Amino acid sequence: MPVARPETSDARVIAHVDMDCFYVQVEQRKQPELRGLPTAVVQYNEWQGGALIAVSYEARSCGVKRSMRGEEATAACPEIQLVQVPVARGKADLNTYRSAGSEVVSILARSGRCERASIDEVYLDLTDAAESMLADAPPESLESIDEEALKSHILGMSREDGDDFKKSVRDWICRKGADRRDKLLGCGIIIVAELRKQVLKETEFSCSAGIAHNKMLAKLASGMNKPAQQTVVPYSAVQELLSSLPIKKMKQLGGKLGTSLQTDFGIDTVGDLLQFSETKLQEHYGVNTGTWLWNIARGISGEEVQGRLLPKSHGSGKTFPGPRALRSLSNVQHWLNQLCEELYERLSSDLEQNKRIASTLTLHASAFGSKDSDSHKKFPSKSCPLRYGVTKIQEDAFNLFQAALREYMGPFGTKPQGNKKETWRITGLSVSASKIVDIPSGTSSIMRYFQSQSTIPSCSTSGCLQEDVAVTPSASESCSEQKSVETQAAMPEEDISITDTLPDLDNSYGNMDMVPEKDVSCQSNDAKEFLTQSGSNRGTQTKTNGQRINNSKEKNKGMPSIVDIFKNYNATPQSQQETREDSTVSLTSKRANLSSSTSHSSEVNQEGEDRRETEWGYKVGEIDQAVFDELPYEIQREFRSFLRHNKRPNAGKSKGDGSASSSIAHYFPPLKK
DNA sequence: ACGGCTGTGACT
DNA sequence: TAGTCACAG
Repeated sequence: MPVARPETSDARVIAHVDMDCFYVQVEQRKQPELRGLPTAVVQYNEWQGGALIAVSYEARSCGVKRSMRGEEATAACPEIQLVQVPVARGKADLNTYRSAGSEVVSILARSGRCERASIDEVYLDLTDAAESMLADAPPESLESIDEEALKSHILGMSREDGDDFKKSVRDWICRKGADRRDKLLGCGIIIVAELRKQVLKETEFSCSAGIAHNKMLAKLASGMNKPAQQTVVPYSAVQELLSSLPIKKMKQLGGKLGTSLQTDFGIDTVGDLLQFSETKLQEHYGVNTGTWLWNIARGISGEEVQGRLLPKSHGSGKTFPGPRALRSLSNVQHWLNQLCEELYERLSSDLEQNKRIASTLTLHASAFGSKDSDSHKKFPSKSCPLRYGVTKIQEDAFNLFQAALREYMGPFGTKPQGNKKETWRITGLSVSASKIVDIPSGTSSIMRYFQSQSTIPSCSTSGCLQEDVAVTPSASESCSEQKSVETQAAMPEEDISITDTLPDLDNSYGNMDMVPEKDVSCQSNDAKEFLTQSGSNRGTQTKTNGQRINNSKEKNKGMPSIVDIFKNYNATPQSQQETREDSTVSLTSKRANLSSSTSHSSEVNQEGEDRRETEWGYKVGEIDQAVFDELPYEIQREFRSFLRHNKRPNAGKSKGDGSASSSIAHYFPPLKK
């Protein structure tokens, strides 16, 4: 639901920049011979030539439209060039477009607060820049005004042809008696023209822009003259613009709300909204939406440009329409694995490039029931703390899926026999990572990472599923071994939940004292203890060793995650720093303190400490390679350099028990990427 | 039961 | 908070 925001009293200068048929441009830059030709980007679908997701303006003028199939497009425009979107892991891969979008953002972000609104759209708050220009070098003081700026469309200005037109634009921008708001927009025109030229120069991409006093109007304007043009909405033109604007053209009104306004109120244009009192609108749509509607009818929108250059979440999904719907757990697992691989890849680059880490993993699925089951219950979404590592994410996602599936199926979801046909069919799967926070750069984060990894109950099963554990006993077992649903259902409730996790600590990590960094850089063989997870949980073939009874009752709820630590670090870097340097207490004893000081000082914690010191204690040189591999790249790198600078005179041999456990002190695989 | 794939934001 | 829904492109 749209929500009304108060508008600031001072006039702002807001721009909305919209890339022209962006995916097409990206492909045309890659294959310049396609430039100028009618071109469309299709998502490979094998069905009727795939679906068009971007169409060049040349192709549009032949009548090709988005949401045509490739075959239709070819029929409408035989000359059309169809380019397929890249495919990776059996699904569309939009990464090239994402990074092309980032190129643009990094240019646009130079001149003011910048909000990445989507892969190809950006809002800019140019108020400061415009005010500075007005103060220091107002348009009328310039000996010449940029040609691109002179091509702007100014709403409400009569438009004659040729040079007269440019002259009138110049006159408008420079006119003496103009209202301050208009003068600011005049500066905005020049700034945006400059920015668009810069984008073109540096990326070869053209874009269109709208310039106005708020986001809503800027967005509206950017679409009015495409491609490669810019449009300005002076305050004086707002009423007329809105009076004839079809209600559904307004952002947020393209869906049900807009339809409702049409059918329930007989409203066709935004201007028609003016007839209705705020109270009337509130009665029908609630206070927030009512006020919002009342405001937009008047061109009022106080939404601020968020200073955000990076996405707030990453997702990877795929649909399995109709006959392609997934019917078996192993098939679901296969696709989840693909999606999780992609997700992890993107999380890794986010970590490398932006030093950000995500903390929540969410699984979304959609399904339709088979003919007999008419329960229209929606397939529920599930989420859990996100653990870095492809395998971990894959396991967790699959566990989430199974939990959701059980809920979806209800108590009768499982059949007594290993019947081939399940009653469910999955038509869509997606995994996403959210709650992304910055982590500090520098080497200090590594210890915290290990600390957290060693103390977080790994989310698989018990951790992430919480009460669902009771619903899906031994979910993790089935995860690795692909047991059927039936098998799991046969398991008694409330019992053994396989887990390779460590016992729970509370989430009061802010107090957690670390071994001083120097101290930790225990080059010597004897070494301090270094806690990490047992490395045996790798790969889908892994046996679930490390089993233990899991008291599902007192676990998590506020379960800590790596992110809590980083958050805390960000919040109070100073004290954390000091704490670390002053601390001389050993890691284990500190941790014991911590755990006993937590609110639920339950048996679990007590039990846990024992385990930590026995099973889960590792020396630096004995960290499992597999575990190391799953650490965030950034952490791997830090750790590498940490070890490099603390060369151990004679690295010990790896503990003999097995292949899986080689010492990373000896083995440094090449960094990926 | 299709437009696929992503992403944001509000509500409860 | 987690989960759902609406919306956009």
